[in-house]
Amino acid sequence: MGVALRPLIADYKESLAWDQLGGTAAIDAYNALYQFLSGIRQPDGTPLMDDEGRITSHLSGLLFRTANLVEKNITPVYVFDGKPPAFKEATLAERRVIRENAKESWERAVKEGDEDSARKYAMASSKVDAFITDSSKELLTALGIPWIQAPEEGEAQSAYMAAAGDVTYAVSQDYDSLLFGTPKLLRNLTVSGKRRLHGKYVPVYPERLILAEVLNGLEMTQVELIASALLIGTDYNSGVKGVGPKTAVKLVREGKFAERIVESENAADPEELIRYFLDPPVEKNYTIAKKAPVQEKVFEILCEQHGFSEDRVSAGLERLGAKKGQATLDSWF
DNA sequence: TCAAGATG
DNA sequence: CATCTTGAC
Repeated sequence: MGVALRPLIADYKESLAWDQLGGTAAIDAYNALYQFLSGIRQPDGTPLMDDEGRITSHLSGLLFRTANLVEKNITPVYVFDGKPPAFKEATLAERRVIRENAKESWERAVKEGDEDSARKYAMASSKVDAFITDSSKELLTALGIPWIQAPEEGEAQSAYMAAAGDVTYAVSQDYDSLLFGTPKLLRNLTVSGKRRLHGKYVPVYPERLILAEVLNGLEMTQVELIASALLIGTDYNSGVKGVGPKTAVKLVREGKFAERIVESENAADPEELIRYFLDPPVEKNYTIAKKAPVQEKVFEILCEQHGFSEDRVSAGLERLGAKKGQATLDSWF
């Protein structure tokens, strides 16, 4: 989600240059992996695959994006989702339906030779499944990049770590971590700096949101921001019909939250949802330590198992700070 | 030097 | 999404 919240915080977005962003960044792994899976595809929508038909789009994306971040003095920590809270079920079910329909539409578009539609539907059929997350964790470990398993929502975990001062930012295209109280949120942390929008390429810059500025600007407390989001609709509730960002803020200011939120379809009591945003389950015992890449392991995973070219992998490793000439695949033979 | 296109 | 090659300027 996050889209619903967008108009509320639009005024507080700040475009930044890469050299202003150094620090440690808790990256929403689900969000990043979904981007790789949906974006790294051939024109007809087929994802990158090894010769056994296993998807490798996410591994390519992880290697190169991570290399870029490290080069720009940003230490990434990937945060993986755990078990979703029960009240997210309706949203997850809805996503499943959209995904399955998209898969059918993709197959139809391929048959009809409509490449543009094929790619669009292929993107929407992307699924971050156990293979995707397991293989990502394995690669990150080999790359020496820290990752953390959240007990429930990754966004909640990132927000906790940012609030605790253990990371500088939470990174996600979604805005949820603001509801979970992350002090700083980064978006658009891609390197290409360009994104396709209605067929044209438009420049994109890293974007920073500071929660305190949002709250000051809206003259709201954290609870009031959460209340506004609940009126608009979140992953955990449907929102109130006819209530958008403007009305939501107005209602909250007028003290009409409790009165109106009953019109929203909630799987949980609104008070319970507010408590969840304020104090979600998080892992508090973690260490964030970037290590040197284990080069042999990286080559084993990417080149031997998944058919990546050795040149590309070496280039990526070098940018990750691996020493050249140190045990590479060649030295094994 | 840079954008388009092919490739992973 | 990201890189590498190519070709126009």
